[in-house]
Amino acid sequence: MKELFDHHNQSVETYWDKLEKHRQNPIIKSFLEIPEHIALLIEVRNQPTAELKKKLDDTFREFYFNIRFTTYLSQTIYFNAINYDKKIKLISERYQLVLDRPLKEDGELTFLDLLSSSENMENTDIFIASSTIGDHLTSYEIFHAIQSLTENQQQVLSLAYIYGLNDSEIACSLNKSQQAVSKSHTKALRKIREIIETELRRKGQ
DNA sequence: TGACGCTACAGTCAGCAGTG
DNA sequence: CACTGCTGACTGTAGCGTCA
Repeated sequence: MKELFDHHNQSVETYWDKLEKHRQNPIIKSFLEIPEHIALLIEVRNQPTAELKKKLDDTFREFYFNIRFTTYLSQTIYFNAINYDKKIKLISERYQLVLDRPLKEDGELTFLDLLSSSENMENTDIFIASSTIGDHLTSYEIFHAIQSLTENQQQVLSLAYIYGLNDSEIACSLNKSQQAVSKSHTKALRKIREIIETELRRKGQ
């Protein structure tokens, strides 16, 4: 961005030609899709003071950070999903589910027995819910952020991202309203984002 | 130790947007 | 048009610190 303003004496045509070249860059392109950014850019071109240049650079830095952060988050979620899938495949291949095998070595109760009666479905729910979202993360930053959430928020995230339940299904299983689940979900994600942003800024210093 | 204020969390209600 | 999901506004509650 800075090199666009290094030559104050260039003609307007040259300037726009140069800008056109940079506009092919996807990041610059998306940056310039926002009217405020265009206005700021023109302002700097017309009045290239150090203060305005700094303002433009700061705006661009913030914009670039947000893009990188969004990319980082989506990639982390994507790779975690792949790793989780690999892990599940590995486990399912290694420990195949045999419904009529005893749950404990010395016991006679089988998984099939748990499934066979409706009153035992509660036990099955507990069995399934014992797996939390923290068990499926390979990113320390996200794990750390999730540890700071309330139990309820962790539970909502686990049900949403591990078991793929929607808000209504989570609400039903936690005996809460759908809106309450949605709220907890949104709040949990916002909190994770804030914690990771703070952590990244701290590391960046 | 009780009253008070602040903060965070969790809940409901109402309304909006997207979809089939 | 009904259904689903999300969100803003508002309210209640619990926990914590401060102060008389």
